[in-house]
Amino acid sequence: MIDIGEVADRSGVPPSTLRYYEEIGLIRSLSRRGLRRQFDADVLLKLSLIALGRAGGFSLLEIAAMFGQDGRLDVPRDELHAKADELQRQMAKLRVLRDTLRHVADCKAPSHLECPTFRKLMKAASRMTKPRKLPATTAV
Amino acid sequence: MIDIGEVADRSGVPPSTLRYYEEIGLIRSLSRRGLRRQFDADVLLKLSLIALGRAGGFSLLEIAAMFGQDGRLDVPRDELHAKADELQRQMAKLRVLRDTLRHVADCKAPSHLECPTFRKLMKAASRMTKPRKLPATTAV
DNA sequence: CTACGACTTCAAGCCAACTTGAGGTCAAGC
DNA sequence: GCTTGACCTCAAGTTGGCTTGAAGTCGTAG
Repeated sequence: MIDIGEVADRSGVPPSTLRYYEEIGLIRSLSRRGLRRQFDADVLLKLSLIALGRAGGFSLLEIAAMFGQDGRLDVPRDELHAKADELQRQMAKLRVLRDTLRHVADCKAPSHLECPTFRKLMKAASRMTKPRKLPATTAV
Repeated sequence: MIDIGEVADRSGVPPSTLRYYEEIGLIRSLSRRGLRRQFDADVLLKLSLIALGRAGGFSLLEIAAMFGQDGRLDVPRDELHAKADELQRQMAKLRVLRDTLRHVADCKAPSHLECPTFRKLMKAASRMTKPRKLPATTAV
């Protein structure tokens, strides 16, 4: 059982945010000492996961959905795998952006538009960011 | 030179967003046909980069900073490398989250808190998400 | 026993990133 | 030459994720 203040110190998440997270049902305090919320120690793990999820571009709602409604990480396997795959795609995007930045930093072509490496990266980028329209091959 | 409508179709970015991006100086239209904005074809590349940057958690301001004020991708090398490194860290976080989700989906331990793999992942997670406080070893 | 500081509630405020709506303009097809 | 539909402007609204402020409540140190 740890006091909200200590949770804030140990996790780096401000008390206001902890209260907010509790308000939206993302975490739960188990009791009070005086007025102060007391949290189970594993809230720290949860906050780490939340931070990772946020970093991965998931909304608090999506993250909440990863924890079952009872607070444990128990969701159908395939949903978890779907999330994991989404992360995989996300990582691929970041990789392309990272490579592009590195390339731009190092390539000395007068205009990047003339550099084949750059164009290749951009082609990859547009493949990943463009909304996939159906090819209509089998459509009506 | 392509019409805003075609840009929207080809990029998947709605006209309202294109106007917004122009308003904040992220992209530029070069002329009008009647009232309609006409864009240079390379705006499509730029939009791909913007989408990647957004996916990487950069704000529009940060992305704007990656393009020089004149629109080309020309920023000091070290800034670009710094961004690239940030992306690298970001990717590491996503990797941990991905591995955690996959693990949780597959591990059959009664409680994840008892599983050493899970605990190891969580330790990695907290290392990455915790605010690095100075160890004060060499401090005042 | 009193003062202090860190917590409490609740409502309101704020920022980014867009979207929506009202009212208007234009060019191309019929 | 008129209608139509996709664009235009500008202001206001929306959502997500918090933060801030006012006014109040504790428990511990002095």
